[in-house]
Amino acid sequence: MNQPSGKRRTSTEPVSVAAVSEIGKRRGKALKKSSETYQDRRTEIARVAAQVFNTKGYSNTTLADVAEALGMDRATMYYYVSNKQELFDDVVREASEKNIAAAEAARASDASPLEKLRVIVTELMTSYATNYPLLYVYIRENLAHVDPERSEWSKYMRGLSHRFEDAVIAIVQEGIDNGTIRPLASARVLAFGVIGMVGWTNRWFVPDRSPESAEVIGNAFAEMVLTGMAT
Amino acid sequence: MNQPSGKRRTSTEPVSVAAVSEIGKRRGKALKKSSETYQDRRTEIARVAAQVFNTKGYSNTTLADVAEALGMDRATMYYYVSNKQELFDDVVREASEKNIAAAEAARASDASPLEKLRVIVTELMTSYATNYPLLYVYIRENLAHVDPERSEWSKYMRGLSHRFEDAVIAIVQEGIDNGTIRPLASARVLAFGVIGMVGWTNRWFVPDRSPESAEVIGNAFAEMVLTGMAT
DNA sequence: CCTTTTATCAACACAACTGTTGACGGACTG
DNA sequence: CAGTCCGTCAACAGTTGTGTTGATAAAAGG
Repeated sequence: MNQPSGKRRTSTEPVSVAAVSEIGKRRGKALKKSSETYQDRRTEIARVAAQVFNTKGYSNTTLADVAEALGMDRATMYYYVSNKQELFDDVVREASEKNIAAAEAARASDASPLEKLRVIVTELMTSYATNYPLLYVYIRENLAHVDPERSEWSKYMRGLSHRFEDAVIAIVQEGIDNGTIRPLASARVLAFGVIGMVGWTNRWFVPDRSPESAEVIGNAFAEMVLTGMAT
Repeated sequence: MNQPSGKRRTSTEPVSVAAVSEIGKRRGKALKKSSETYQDRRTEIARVAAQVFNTKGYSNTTLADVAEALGMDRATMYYYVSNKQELFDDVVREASEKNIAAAEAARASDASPLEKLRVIVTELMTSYATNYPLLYVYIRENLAHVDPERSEWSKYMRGLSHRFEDAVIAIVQEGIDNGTIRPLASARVLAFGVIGMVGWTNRWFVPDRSPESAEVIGNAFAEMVLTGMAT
């Protein structure tokens, strides 16, 4: 939320370019050589940060919080990471891109619409579990909220979400058109219903502690939506 | 997030007690007499604040943002409102309590489990539309994130959510037990699926601009989940 | 050994936001 | 029309968070 002195960076520029400050130069230098330990440290920081974000919420989390969780001095973190968003933007983007690719692949496949939906639902659930809690943090960040900073990243990510939604909507529409899906409402509404079931898991699904696996949940959701709960 | 000098208040204490500062006294005084215009002004502030929260997100919104949207000086707002949470905690609590009451009433009714679910889903959708965007702002606030401040309010609200979830779970369980609901997964998972569809509408449903009304959407969701999308 | 690189951290300057004050006009009121 | 009340706002102090520096250990390399 705060917007102090330093230069602004959108995460679409390559990380290495930004360095202007003394500490930035050092960071860029280390980044260029990219020694094993240095990279490991960066990954570790991102991993712990994800956990903190998950408990406190992204925007309620300060770099001091993350540093504390790591037992590292806050100033030291700047040797590894230039700011909070750098901790996540890239890695979240990567994971999201995979999900979109999977959804669009499903859409393009020659399975039936219902079968496509089933695949998407289960694959998405699995992805949430695998990347836990990264994608859930991202979901909660809610890109609908316009943040003047990081607008590039947000715009790009909003585009990704949009592509995902479009894929699901298209599949539902396909089903409505060929008569395999009942037109209970517009394809858009139905699609968002399905997406919502899965997306909402961020509120209650904790892979480690869940009696049901992501696959089981995904399948149950698919079954529920496709053939209904009623006997 | 900031925690400056002033006294802390949890929203469970009556509002009128807090006044200690000069401006607080004046506020309390005006509050006690509660002239028409004064109350109207407070309501108007809350209304506009809801909109700003809805666009920027609660924790990204400053009182300066709200003041600007109102064309009012920031300092002046303190004559009407003591802080950000007071703008919402009470009114959100009220709306939520109604929803919980409705859900528990449905649970206690002698309709069939499936019918109970249908009622809950449609009523909840309607409530979201009626109170738009208040409840959506609240949903996004995500009480899972522990905020040391406002802990009283959070705890209470978490309790409400819990009661709501429990009601839905109990209904599903009832259905599973009497054989009217297929045991696709645990009652909990199925219940969260239903809740998720509705809760997720905060991401895409804008009453004014939606081609489908809240009722239509609610009914479609109910139908979808109860009897399935497949023909 | 001495030098260079790598990594750490106390300390700083700055910005954003908060909550408050005190003084000020205008309106209303006896 | 003097006195009181209502509402406004410029200005301030305090807190939190940010990103940076420069000095300094510790390790690596010759």
